[in-house]
Amino acid sequence: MLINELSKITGISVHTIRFYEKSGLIEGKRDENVKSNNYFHYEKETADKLEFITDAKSVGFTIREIGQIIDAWYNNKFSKEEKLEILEQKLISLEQKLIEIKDMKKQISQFKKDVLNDNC
Amino acid sequence: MLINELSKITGISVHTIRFYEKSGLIEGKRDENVKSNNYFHYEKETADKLEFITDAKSVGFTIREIGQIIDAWYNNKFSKEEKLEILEQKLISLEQKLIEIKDMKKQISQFKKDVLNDNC
DNA sequence: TACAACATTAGAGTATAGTCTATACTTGAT
DNA sequence: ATCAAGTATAGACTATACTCTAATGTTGTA
Repeated sequence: MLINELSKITGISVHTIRFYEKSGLIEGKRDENVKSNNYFHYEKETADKLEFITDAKSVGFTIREIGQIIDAWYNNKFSKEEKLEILEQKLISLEQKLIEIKDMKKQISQFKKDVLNDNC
Repeated sequence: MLINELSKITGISVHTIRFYEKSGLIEGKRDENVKSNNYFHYEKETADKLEFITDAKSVGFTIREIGQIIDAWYNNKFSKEEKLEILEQKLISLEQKLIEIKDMKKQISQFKKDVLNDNC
């Protein structure tokens, strides 16, 4: 599919998709048989990657981190051991985020109690 | 205390503390009895606020959101009802973040399995 | 064939959250 | 008195992650 269709099915703007491509998160291919244009073609898989990127961004991963995860999953830049190590590190950082969020929930719950009891 | 001491006890740079002050998250007071300088003085409470800011940033709250929480806790910009509403909204957004992080953990665990089984 | 819609690249602009520099004044220890 | 260390303000600079504009070329339907 071309970039416009990819944009429509993912809800991510063409500009942003191009930005992700420049950042190395996704990759389209040119059709070598077609000489009249140099349009990029994307596979269905790319839509999955874009959905993953959206989710990963919303948990606070940076573009660089997301790139690492995608490379550890789809690509062959890393050895099996390296891939497992990268993914394990991401799991650890998610575990850490979970703890921080639970702590923050406790703090804000306490703030609510303080407000209710006019302690502030 | 003066800004340098505040910086030392919190581990946050003087520049960043000033940035937070400009952003409305914290506030120093000038001593009106002292005419020779216009140094800001900070209370112990401000160190607590800075620690909170650090924690809140690390769970992904923006400066604007952190400002709202602080205002809903320490200040009197809002009515009691408004304060409770703001804090409740933040709790809801934290709950949402928890869900997203748990989902992401599942996804990345699955990626690990895929790597282990050479499915990618 | 006209032309709207879509494609590409390069580069400019925006928002957020700092981080640093320059300038100038104040304080405190020697 | 001197001078390093601290303080204030304004504004420049950086990094991240977009977001948009301009210029130019291609495709497909009327």
